[in-house]
Amino acid sequence: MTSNRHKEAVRKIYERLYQAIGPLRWWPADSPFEVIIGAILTQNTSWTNVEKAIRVLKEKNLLHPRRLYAIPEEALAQAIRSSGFFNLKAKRIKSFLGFLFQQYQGSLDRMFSEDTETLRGKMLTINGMGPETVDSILLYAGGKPVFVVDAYTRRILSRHGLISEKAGYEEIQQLFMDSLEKDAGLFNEYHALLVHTGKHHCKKRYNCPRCPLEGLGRRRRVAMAR
DNA sequence: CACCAGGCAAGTA
DNA sequence: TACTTGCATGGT
Repeated sequence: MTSNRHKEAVRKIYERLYQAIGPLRWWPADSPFEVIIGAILTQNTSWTNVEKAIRVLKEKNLLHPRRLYAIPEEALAQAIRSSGFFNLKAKRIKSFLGFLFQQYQGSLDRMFSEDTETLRGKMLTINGMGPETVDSILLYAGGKPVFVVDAYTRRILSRHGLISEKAGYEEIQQLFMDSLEKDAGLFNEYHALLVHTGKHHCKKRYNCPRCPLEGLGRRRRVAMAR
């Protein structure tokens, strides 16, 4: 159960961030398939390194399900080298493609036509697809109203005393979904704002000056993730 | 030089 | 169940 006080805080944080930072227009990609590849490539990896890998895939005209499905895993690994963990990620992309082609004949439209909860459960069984990656894909590639929780989300909420430092993924997700309208556009913007804030304002262990969230309720020291 | 970045799975006790 | 470790590049 989420307290009304916590629900209020969650809504207030959104208002503050939106006023200060404005609409971010996520996910930064040209197609749903690009979102999916980006979601896998960005696992524990800086976005700038992911952008380089995406650029290479585009130059080689590989950013389509059939093209990627056709090339050898080793070739894919070399193409995405700059994103780090490239052998692992090539394997994960291949795992997803195997799923996409076996279950939906390679069609993202067919995949996203499936009931969201059912699809989420199936995707979580794919090797390399954990909750954050799956939810990012559902929200940003599929437009489904699913809230995405990541390390920045954890840190910011924890710092504001809204969750314990070892709260589980689903628990944090529930806090947002209990507090907000079930609106994909809102979830899209909110997660983007949290990432932006985490990157640019909340890198320090203590309160960060000039943070849009400064002065919002009690804040506490919190260790960096890990 | 050390530390970090829009995680996840597999191994260990 | 609860930690720990491997995966790897590139920027600060």
